[in-house]
Amino acid sequence: MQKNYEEIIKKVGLRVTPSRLAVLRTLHALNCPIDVQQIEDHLQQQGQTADKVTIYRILEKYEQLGIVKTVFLKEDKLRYELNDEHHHHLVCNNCGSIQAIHGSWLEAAEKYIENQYKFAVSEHTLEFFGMCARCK
Amino acid sequence: MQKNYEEIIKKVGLRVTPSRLAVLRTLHALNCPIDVQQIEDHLQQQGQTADKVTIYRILEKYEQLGIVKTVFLKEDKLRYELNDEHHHHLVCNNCGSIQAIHGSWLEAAEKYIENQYKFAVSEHTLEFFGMCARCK
DNA sequence: TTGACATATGCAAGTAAGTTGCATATAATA
DNA sequence: TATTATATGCAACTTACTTGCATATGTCAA
Repeated sequence: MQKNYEEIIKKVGLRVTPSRLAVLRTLHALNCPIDVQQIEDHLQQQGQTADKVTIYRILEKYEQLGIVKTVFLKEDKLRYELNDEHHHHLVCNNCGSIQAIHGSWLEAAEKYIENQYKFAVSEHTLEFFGMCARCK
Repeated sequence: MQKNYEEIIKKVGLRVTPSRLAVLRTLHALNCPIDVQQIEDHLQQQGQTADKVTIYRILEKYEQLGIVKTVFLKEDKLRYELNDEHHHHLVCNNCGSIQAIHGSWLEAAEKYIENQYKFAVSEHTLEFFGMCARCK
């Protein structure tokens, strides 16, 4: 994803506001699926406060417009990350670390699904859970 | 999974109660990821009422003991299904239908992850979203 | 540069899934 | 059948997320 956040926001037809810029910057800086609380905290550290409601609304727009992706990691809340290159995560059940991995293991699967079931796959969710190298 | 629910419950060291039996029967009868409300409704139809709290607690135990699996389908709630043979789902974004599919596309991926990242995968979540044959 | 207007934000209040504490009921066991 | 640990129901709670509405602000055209 390009680094010019103002451009990104304008391109999808949204108004450029300090909160919107700061949320994009936060997602880029932390570079990992983060929750709304983490976003709020990070904004505050950057001297850019924003109400949680505002953050939810910004994320909702960003998701609709394809800028952001939601990630569910078996918690009681969602996480958010930039919708850059397609990837998945290794989630450690012990320390909670989240590592991104790239790999397209499902292309054959999706072709099979289209043929076998006449189901047009538009997206999939795939996350791996287990024990990371450090915790082993 | 064997059909003798009483045996299943005893085997994992739980007491056999009408609610526990009915929840197992419901999961088997509906044979698809269902939410707590659906379970409560189905129990009622079967003349076996149970408080939602009880259902949550039963499902929690069942999940810990490997009898039940939780499924997240981008909703504001979880779904539950029997933890039988490993499978995934095709979720129609249009009509909401959920179809089970079998296929082990991730064995190579998990081997790769173990080698490359020294990460011991213990489970994964994988669901497909799109448009089903009927809705196309 | 400014004025008008649609859009964004904040606050307060609401919704709903899921949890907890505790008293009562019931399954297992001897 | 009596005992006891475990299961259940009720009420109250927690918390992620949403909604309504008044105010503030970004954008654009004059």
